[in-house]
Amino acid sequence: MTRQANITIEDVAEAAGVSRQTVSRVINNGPNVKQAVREKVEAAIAQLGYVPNLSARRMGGGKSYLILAVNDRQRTLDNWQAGRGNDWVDQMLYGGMTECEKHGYHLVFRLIDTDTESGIAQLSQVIASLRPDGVLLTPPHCDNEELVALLANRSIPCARVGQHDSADQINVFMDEAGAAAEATRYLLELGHRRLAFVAGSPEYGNSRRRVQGFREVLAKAGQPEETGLILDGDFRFDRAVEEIDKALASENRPTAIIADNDEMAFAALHTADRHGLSVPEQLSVISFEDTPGVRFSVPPLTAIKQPTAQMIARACEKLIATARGENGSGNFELPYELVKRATTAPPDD
Amino acid sequence: MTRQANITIEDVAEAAGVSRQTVSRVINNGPNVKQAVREKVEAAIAQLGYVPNLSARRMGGGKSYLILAVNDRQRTLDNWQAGRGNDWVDQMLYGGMTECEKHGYHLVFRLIDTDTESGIAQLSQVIASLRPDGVLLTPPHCDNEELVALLANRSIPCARVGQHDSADQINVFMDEAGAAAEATRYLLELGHRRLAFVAGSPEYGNSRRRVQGFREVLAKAGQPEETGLILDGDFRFDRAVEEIDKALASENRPTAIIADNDEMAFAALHTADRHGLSVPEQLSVISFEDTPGVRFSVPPLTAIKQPTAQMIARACEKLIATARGENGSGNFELPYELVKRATTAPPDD
DNA sequence: TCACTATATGAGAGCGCTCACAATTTGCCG
DNA sequence: CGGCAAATTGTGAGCGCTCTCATATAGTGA
Repeated sequence: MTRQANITIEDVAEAAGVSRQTVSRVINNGPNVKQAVREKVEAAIAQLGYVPNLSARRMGGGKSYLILAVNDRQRTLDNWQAGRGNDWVDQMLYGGMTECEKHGYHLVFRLIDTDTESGIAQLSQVIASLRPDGVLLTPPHCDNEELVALLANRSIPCARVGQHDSADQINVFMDEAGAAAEATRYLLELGHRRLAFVAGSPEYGNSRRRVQGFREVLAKAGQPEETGLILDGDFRFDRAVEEIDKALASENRPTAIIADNDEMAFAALHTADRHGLSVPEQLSVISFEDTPGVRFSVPPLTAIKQPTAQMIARACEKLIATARGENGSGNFELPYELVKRATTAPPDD
Repeated sequence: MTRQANITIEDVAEAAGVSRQTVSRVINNGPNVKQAVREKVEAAIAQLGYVPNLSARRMGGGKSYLILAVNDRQRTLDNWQAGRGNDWVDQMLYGGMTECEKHGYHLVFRLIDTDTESGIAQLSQVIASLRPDGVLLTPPHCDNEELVALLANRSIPCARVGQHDSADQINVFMDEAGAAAEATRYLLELGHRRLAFVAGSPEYGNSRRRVQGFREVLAKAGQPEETGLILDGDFRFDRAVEEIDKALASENRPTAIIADNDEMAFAALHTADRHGLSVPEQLSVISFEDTPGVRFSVPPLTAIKQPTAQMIARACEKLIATARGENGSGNFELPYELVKRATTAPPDD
């Protein structure tokens, strides 16, 4: 353990017998450095244990090596406060941190209000203070054009996770409608004819796309309107319990439920139990899962597995590429998977 | 939305008709500024939408306004990768982010290897690069004196969450032994006479303290040695399943299990199910919970509720106070709670 | 061999802030 | 009202880097 507190680029330059600027070129992998010199400098860096000071790099007009990852404030805090896990956040950090680390970047995670006015205030505050090299927007912020415009205006690269085909940006997404459609088809094939979709929130584009996928399959299969019931669960356990409760109490109760997230799927299991319905014999349940944590549920949930971590990682990768001047923009669709576990079966009746 | 990209302290100074330094005094809440001047400057700040550049502040020799929160690398990544939630991490972020935000600080979350050599390398790398104003160490890093020494050597304030009474530091903790003891006493009172404790890892001081609390209560109650079985679950679901499986298959199977974390408690429920044992009638289960997420389990788990978010928040608070020169060091014990839900009952036989 | 480019290195300035100190104003006492 | 201390403001320097641009060296063809 070296006792020296602050080793600067100057120390390295001196040790290697070159100038500041040459060391800078080496650590930035710049061109125009002779191999021999490069090695000499690298040796000095290793020997002194030199690590560039991020703030100084930023001040020098260079990059900040910071990626700002933004998530929905209320929902995230609500989840944490209520002591619910935040699987989406977990997977987000997983994908984001590991990818950033790979490139010598740091991930800073931030919560931003959905309300546009405060959202803008909070975002501009944090980017002015941190000056990140890129910002990663998740649902529902990815749908907020004002935030995107703010970043464009400050010329900070922006990646949108969960946004489809918006021009000239980094967009990473999965086929939400297709996933919902596949789940719906699977239930129809099993023989179900009374389905319910517990929707998250119309505020989320992804949620809207799933409802749409659900509806389209039923329509295409020539099912009557009442085959597909849409419940409003707001992504929340208690709200979902209420709605599912009503649905299961009705005369023509659904025999299968698709839930927009894990929590509402658990709500379905819970409510089924209270109604004395066994899963999957009397009620099938499919979830959109943020994490395979659901595999520990009893019984293990059949679910659409979302590539959350992968999407975030890809977004970070493209953001960093862009910060390097490589133009990483484009549309990147990642594959989902319908994982059949133990909560789906043909209907009983 | 202002179009101006970079508003600096100089712009504010000019707008307010004062010097750079006076503005600096105002934003740092420094003394010796006339009320009238302060207001004039504040008005200019608000009007221009000025936000200090963090990197520049750091460069000026001031603070970085960054708190580094460190967690166990392998375990965290394992959890995420396996798709398990990371309730501890969630609560950590919850407590840390909200507290930091309150004081205008940013929280940077990092994973560090437990292996001391790589741990030191990684930590010194990240502090050299980020220059945080404080570092928050969680189990098992909080027990690693070498990391603490490294930080002391660099004179970076350090808070240890889950560490008891180490001199001259910020230590935040709960009474782990006491909590385990209370859970054990509760089971004895219910009439259980064959208990098992599924331990996490001896690498974790907290885990050791709980085992100790468990043992002491049994000893004090004059129970024979075999009353208290210790299983090695390594905080992991699959490992716990294995061990509990063996225990439940034995002739004198335990009638009650205390698990060192939620995941292993779920493992207990799972395994009980496989053995055809109903909970709580034939097996009682108590968990050390990282989050009340367990309340959604079926049946809802009786658990020791840890003040994770609060401990982290307190640690951040004291770290920031120390960074301000206020000496925040000391020992801070936060209260746990035994929450009796539906997985505990008197033994059947 | 000598221009004339490419390639490699170095020097100076400046990013936006906070230090330490100097300069100025104010308050208060005899 | 002079004079000294305290309160208030301003100035210069420098943090550690990366810009831009100038200089030095190497490489090429006629």
